[in-house]
Amino acid sequence: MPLNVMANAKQIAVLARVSTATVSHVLNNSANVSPKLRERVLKVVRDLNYHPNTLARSLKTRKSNTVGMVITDITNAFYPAVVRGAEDVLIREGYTLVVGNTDGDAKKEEAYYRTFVAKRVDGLLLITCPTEYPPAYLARHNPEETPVVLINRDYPSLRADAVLADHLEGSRQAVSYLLDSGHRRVGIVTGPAQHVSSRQRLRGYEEALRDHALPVRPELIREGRFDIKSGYDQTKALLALPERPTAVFLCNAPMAMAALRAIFDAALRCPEDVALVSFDDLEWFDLIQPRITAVAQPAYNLGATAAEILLKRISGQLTGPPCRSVLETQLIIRESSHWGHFRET
Amino acid sequence: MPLNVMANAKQIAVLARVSTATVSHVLNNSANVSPKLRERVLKVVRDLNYHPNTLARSLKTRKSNTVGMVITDITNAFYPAVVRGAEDVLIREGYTLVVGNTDGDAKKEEAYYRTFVAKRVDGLLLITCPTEYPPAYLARHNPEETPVVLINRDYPSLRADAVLADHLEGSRQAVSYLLDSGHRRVGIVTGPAQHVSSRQRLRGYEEALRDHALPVRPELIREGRFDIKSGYDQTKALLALPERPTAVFLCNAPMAMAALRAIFDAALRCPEDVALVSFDDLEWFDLIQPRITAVAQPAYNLGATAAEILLKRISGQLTGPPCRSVLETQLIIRESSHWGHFRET
DNA sequence: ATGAAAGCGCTAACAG
DNA sequence: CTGTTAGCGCTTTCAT
Repeated sequence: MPLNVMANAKQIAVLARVSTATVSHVLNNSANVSPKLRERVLKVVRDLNYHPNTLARSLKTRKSNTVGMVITDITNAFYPAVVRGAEDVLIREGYTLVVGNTDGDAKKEEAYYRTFVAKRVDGLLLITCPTEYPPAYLARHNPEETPVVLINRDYPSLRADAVLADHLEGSRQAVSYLLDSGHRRVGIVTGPAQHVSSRQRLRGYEEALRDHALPVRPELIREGRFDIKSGYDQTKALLALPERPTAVFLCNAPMAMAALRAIFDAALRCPEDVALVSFDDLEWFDLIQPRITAVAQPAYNLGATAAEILLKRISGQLTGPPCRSVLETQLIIRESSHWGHFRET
Repeated sequence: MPLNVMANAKQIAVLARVSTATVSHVLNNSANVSPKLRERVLKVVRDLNYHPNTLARSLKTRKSNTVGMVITDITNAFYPAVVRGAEDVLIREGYTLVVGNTDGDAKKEEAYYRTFVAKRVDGLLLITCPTEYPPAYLARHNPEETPVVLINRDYPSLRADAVLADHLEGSRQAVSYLLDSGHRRVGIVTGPAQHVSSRQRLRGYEEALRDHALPVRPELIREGRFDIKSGYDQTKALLALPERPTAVFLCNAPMAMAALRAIFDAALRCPEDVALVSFDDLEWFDLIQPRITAVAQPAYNLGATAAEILLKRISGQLTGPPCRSVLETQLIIRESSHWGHFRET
């Protein structure tokens, strides 16, 4: 069993013939130390391969220089991109980012939350499991003690800052584009309804239809679970409709990939027979055939912006009521939505 | 600026009219406490929403119940899968996994290493940046203090355990399969040569050729950088050869995706004109057209096995010289490698 | 069964 | 410029 009896400041002090205070001072530049002593300390530090114990330091300073982040699915490329954004700004400011993956499991989420506050992280970046209401632990949480920034989640009751993509507008643009191209029967596979962003993406779809004075037909709306299987099944169902849609809008990337397969398996061509648009972009979308048109969320910026706000809360630069920033999405038009031969108008 | 003045054991003790020792005992079940006192303590804990400070606890117990993990690219689906494997076994044993992403940057890698040992993690899971020789900080590292398990890296000089996929054999199988199908000109796009696993994948290719009494032709071997761009460019170069290969083997998944695009862009069909096999599997490979044949690394198991070994080192169950476990890959045959019209034998 | 007290490794007054 | 010292919040003997 490793004893973890690593060198400590006391030993460094003895070997360098100085006090622990001096050791601390040279290591933190917290006071002027004569070059002579300074060098003596640094030499011993190097010789013993000494790493100051951050636990003790944080205990004393009440600052861990660590931020905890919770994501729901490390396997979905969207989340790693958000993490990267947060990581980059945090590292630049000398923070460490600790990421916990919940797999959409609320128990795991709360466990990570507890671990993080028990470790006294300086702040929290949360992508909670999708629920209508905020989780109980969060309602109990005191943001004065540990600031929280929500990403793509919005619980107004919570007094937490939020950074969100504009799901509604992104979705409206995508569907409008399809409608403008002449499509009149556009199917949609949404995400789970308890998900606010799912509902907003659906609303964008509905608004686009209304903008074009078109009716919302319930049979063209199917609820998926944001995974491959449901994306495949629901698209299949859409394609089996007596009046087949000429375009389908899939509310996330894995479902869009699955939809493409469903189109192929139905012996249909994309985009000639059925056009496809995805909410969320993937680097593969620009490689496969047909290249897939997508609404790109500013994943990296979502993370970076959230981290910046959090840092301001931590430093006290930002105080007062919660702020919400809504970031724009971008419609990337590729081949899967091209003007098929189909046109009714 | 958040004061982080969260409740502490002392306050709990006062409010519950007990000593801090008793608070500690009920929280850790470290001694029998009368139900009466126990309940009193727990009530106060709930009322104050008290979270024991892990920093202080770890400082005292010399145990952080945390494992640090370093990966090179969170954006490549392979690594999140490894993380998931490690995470699952670690969480089950009450550990927290902290993941650092290096982007292949050796400076970041060392920074994460320092952070982790400074936080006194109980163990380290490392996927280092690919280099011929182990990084200097690792050579200096004392595994008696903090055990280390390497994943898909092997530095025999290091006295660290290693868990590896069988790159050589996986690659040999894939290429043999192509050769058995009748292909005689098989191109390969390798990874960077300083990468041990790259070299082994290349060796597998060479051995397969020798097994079939075929010469190794230098013009069929191109070195990529494991990214989309190099995968595309090198495949393009292969396809432009006077004698075009009838099959290409791409040494990782992003390069394989890019290769498919390169084949399309050259107005060639896959697999009819050029067959394609990928080292590393991706869930999309089973969705796109054609479905891509791949050598699947046991990503999840790589992480899980590494975590299990690490846990044994931490607990002292496992002692002595470093162990190496080599895990089998699996060849998943799909459409992209199908017997085209092409056959020479 | 409960409590008093020492100490984990560090930082930060404060003194000299 | 350097050292002494008192904690940070917890766990853990050791008494009682």
